[in-house]
Amino acid sequence: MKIDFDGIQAFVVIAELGGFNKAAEHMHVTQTALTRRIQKLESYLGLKLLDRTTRYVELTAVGRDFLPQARVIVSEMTAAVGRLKDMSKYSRGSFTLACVPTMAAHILPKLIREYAETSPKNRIRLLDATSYEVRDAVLSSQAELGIGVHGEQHPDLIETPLFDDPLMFFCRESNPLSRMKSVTWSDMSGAELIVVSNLTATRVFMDYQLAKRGISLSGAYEVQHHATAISLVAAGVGCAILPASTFQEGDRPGVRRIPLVSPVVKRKVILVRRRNSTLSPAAEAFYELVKRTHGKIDQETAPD
Amino acid sequence: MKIDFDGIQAFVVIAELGGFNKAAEHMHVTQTALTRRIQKLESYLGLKLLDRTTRYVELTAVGRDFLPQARVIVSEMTAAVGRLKDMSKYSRGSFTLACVPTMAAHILPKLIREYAETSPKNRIRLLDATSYEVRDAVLSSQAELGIGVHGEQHPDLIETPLFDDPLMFFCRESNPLSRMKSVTWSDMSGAELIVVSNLTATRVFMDYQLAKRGISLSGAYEVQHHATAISLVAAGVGCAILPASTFQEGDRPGVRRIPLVSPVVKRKVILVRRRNSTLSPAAEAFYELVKRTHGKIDQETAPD
DNA sequence: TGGAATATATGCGCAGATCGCAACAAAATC
DNA sequence: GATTTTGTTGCGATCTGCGCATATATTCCA
Repeated sequence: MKIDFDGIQAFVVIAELGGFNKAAEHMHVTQTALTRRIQKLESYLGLKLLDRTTRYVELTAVGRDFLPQARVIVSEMTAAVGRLKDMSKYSRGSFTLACVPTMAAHILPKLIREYAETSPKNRIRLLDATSYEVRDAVLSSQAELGIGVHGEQHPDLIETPLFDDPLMFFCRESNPLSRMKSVTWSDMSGAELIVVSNLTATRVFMDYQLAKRGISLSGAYEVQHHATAISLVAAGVGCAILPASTFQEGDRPGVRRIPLVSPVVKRKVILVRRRNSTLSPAAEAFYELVKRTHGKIDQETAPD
Repeated sequence: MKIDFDGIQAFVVIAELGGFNKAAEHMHVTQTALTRRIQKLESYLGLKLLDRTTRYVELTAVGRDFLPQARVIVSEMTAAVGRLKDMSKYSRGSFTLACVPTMAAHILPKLIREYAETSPKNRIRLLDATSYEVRDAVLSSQAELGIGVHGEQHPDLIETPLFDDPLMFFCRESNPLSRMKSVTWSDMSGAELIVVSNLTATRVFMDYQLAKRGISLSGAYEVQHHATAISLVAAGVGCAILPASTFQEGDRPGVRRIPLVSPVVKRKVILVRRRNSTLSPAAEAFYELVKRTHGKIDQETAPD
């Protein structure tokens, strides 16, 4: 037979308020209903929980034993359900967002600020990781959403393009190229290039795009992170080819960011979620916010 | 709207077993029923808890959050209800018995032994107290049952007479009266009497019975407990008038217990419970056991 | 590419649970 | 002894939850 939560809840309220009528009023049902719930519960258990005359209600010995347990169960239950209803009603709760470090520094602060306006109580657990790890995190549900770079399409991922992030040329003001409006790939054949590790999506993407066009460059230095590359540029070690978003105008005095053309090579920044998985309301709200404010019309992500 | 325990339980089992069919089998219902329970729960909460294709069932982010809480609630609930059903089914559990010390030493060991045969797992919490305290304990539900001495009838107590406990004369073998088959109250006018404190029911009862008959005795010593009185008798300090049950034949070498007649004065040992209160099954079993093995036909407890 | 197998969802109808109303019964109060 | 208060019971209406049969979706495998 099935466990009768209503009966137990009725028991707790009656015991607490000391009477069927008071409890009935409190629970917005008739007192009749409570009488029957208790009768049903007692007959199910084979025990009396309440000794009741027409005048007084009093706990039996068993009822006294059971009351504290019942109270705990009922309050835990109502609290847990209440939390869930809050989540659905007000999109409350927290969720995990996986994000590549560049974007975490670039667009995320603004997004988080906007999100905080509509959902001030929500927390975003940020998982900063490489583009591959972002995909994995979303696929394995470690994160509900991801912000990464478009790579190989995965059938279980839904990607929303956010914006294009062209590769640009970074150098010091002292560099001869620094005054040009734009530079071409062939311009940098002799440069001391700082490139990021070929374990990063940016590098793989860049190599792929260049190989496709028969351009080959020599990398003098290889670093792990975009931020390191920028620092090296600032320190005068060399020049770098990095996504535009790595750098905000004015971030680093003395460092110039120059468009790189012929061809313009762009990586696509995407918002990603798992297909066939339901987002928590908190994540859903973020997803919609990002799509609304930054999403482009879904388009083919082939280059050029 | 009412909280749906079944739905939550279904959720837990489905999540745990990884499928509706397995869960349905485990719970001895059809898979249809579970589908509906989850649908109802989800629509009540306004949240999806399970992402399910016709092939796989998988927790949503919210479901993953909720599962551990739900598991705890469900297991606490089923455990608590299980304990209660055990109580009713097998009269399991413990209860509190208030008992005067004399009887705790006299009949209780046997009763407890008998009770342990039928209900070996049950524990009796023993509250040893004066006869007044026994009544109070039962009236205030600190104890479900009491073993005491009949005094003033209380409308909220149900008393079952167990046996009569006549006052007897206790002395050493060296005492001149020790060889008599019985002694009368007048026989002990000159004796060095040890009496128990007038705070005890025995003393009050004795005084009342004697006053009624115009007999007056002088008490040379006054002690708190029957056991002390016996010890003093054994030590040769004097003689005592005590309930017969204080003493088992052979308990104390050198001490004689002699019937006290003209008149025979008896206190009534009673089993007592509260009127209009339901006993726990464990207490009920004890109550029935005692009534069956020691109860006399309910009779007027007036003396003589 | 198209069944076979497997797993969840749905239409439908029945049985029982639950509720509210009204009347009743018992205990306390005045 | 009437009145008030409070729990219980009879009854009818409604709602809930279930199972059966069937539909639908997905995967597997030939």
